[in-house]
Amino acid sequence: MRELGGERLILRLVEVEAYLGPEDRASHTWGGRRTARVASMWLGGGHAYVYFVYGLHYCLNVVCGEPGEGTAVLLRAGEAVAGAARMAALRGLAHAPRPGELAGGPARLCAALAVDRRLDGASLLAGELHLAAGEPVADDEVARGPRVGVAYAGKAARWPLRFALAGHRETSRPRLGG
DNA sequence: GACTCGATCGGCT
DNA sequence: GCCGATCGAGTCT
Repeated sequence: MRELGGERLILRLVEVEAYLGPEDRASHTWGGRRTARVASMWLGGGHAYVYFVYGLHYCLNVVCGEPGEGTAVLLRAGEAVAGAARMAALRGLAHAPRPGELAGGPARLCAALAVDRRLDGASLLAGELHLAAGEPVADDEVARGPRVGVAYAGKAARWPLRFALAGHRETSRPRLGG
C-alpha cells in the first residue's frame, strides 16, 4: 500500500523473488558485502531496500529475517487493487494499461508507486509505504522457477527462488510457466 | 582516478 | 527478437 498525497495506491503482489544473503551469489549481500548501497538490506525484516539499476530504474525489496541476515525479497509484479489511474499517470502511460503493463516488472512496480531512493531503509510496517497481509494463497496456485537476470551467479542462478501466482496476467516477463 | 557492468524497459526491426 | 539508454557502485590500479 502506497499513500501519496492522501490517495491510496494499492497493489496486490503477484510475483516476487527471494535473495538469500551472503551464501547467495545473486544477492547484493553475497559474501557479506556491507557497502553504503546495500546497508538497508542488512536491517531487520520489515524494512525497504531500494536500489538504482541500469542508470534509470529502481527496484524495491522487502528485507527479511533478523538484522544482519542480509536476506530480502524483490517485488517483481503486482496488480492494481485501488488507484490504478494514478499509477498509470505515474508510469507516464497515456492510455489504459494492458494486463501486465502497469506494474508487471520490478522497475514498473516502483514507477507505479513513485518509489525511489528516498524510501530506501524506510519501515514497511507503517508509514506512506507499507505491507499488509493479503488473502492466503494455496501452494498449488504458486508457480516457481529460476530468477531473472542473474546468469552471472553460477549455481545460484538456477535456484527456484522466483514465485508467482500461476497463470496470472500481471506477472513480469519472461513469464513463469504454470 | 578510471573502467566495467548491472535483480530493466521500451522502441525498433 | 535485438539493442540502446544511462549512471553509480564496485573493483582494480
